[in-house]
Amino acid sequence: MGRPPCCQTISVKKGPWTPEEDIILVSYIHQNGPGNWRSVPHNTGLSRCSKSCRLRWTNYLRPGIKRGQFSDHEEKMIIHLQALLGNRWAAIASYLPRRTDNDIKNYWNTHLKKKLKVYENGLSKGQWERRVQTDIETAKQALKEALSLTKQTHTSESNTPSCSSYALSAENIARLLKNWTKNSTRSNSESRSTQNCVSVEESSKLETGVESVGGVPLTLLETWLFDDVAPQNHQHLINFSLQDGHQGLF
DNA sequence: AAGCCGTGCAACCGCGGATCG
DNA sequence: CCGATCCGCGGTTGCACGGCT
Repeated sequence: MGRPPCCQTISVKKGPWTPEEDIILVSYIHQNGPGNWRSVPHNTGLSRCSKSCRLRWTNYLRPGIKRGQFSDHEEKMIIHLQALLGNRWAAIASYLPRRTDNDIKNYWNTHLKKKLKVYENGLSKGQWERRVQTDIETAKQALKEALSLTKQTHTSESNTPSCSSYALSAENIARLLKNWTKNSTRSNSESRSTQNCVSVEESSKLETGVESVGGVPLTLLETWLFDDVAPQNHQHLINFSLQDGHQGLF
């Protein structure tokens, strides 16, 4: 049986979001919380489909999102997690709490794929595996740091993270609008690509502790990443990741 | 100066799993 | 149990921009 398209409504708007639409969406979520996306367009009066609203929120407006350049640590974590998990971007994103799956996916497709191809051409497999091993150590360190940050954030916060999250979201959008009005003479698309970009430093300040890592029991992967004692015992995992049909990678 | 092309990224599409009545 | 609906995910597209000719 065919599933009807998600947005059958007449005159559903598509394309880039305007700051006004962002404001409407953020203030609605501020009041009602995320979820029940189906009702969002109706309740807000936005001519957007529910999926579009959810996507805009999760990939752009949600507080605590880190945008801009990926660090070396993040890059290496993505490479190794991709080798282990495949293109499961949401799972990978859960290890990089402040990055969105879309961001990671884009970064992989536009930067890392190419990088790895070049890299792979320049290395024999033995060299590659040795390099993977050292990179894994770096990734483990990055993950430890990320998780310790997460724990600190969680312990220092009250049990009502949603309030601060939404407040920060409003702050974020206010910042966006401020820049937007400042650059209002520019074209819409230009403003879209510049002012929405919150710097790493700013996003650090906006960090809200909205992560999925904290509190989640250790998976095999995490156990493996944390196991400093005998990484060689897990060589099979590395071998697995190197063999496991990652045509995109190799 | 104008056109072309490659790149990066926001957003859309369609599928599958989860949930609800 | 089953069909309908909702939500999340991954793949893909389209557009803006910058560099090059």
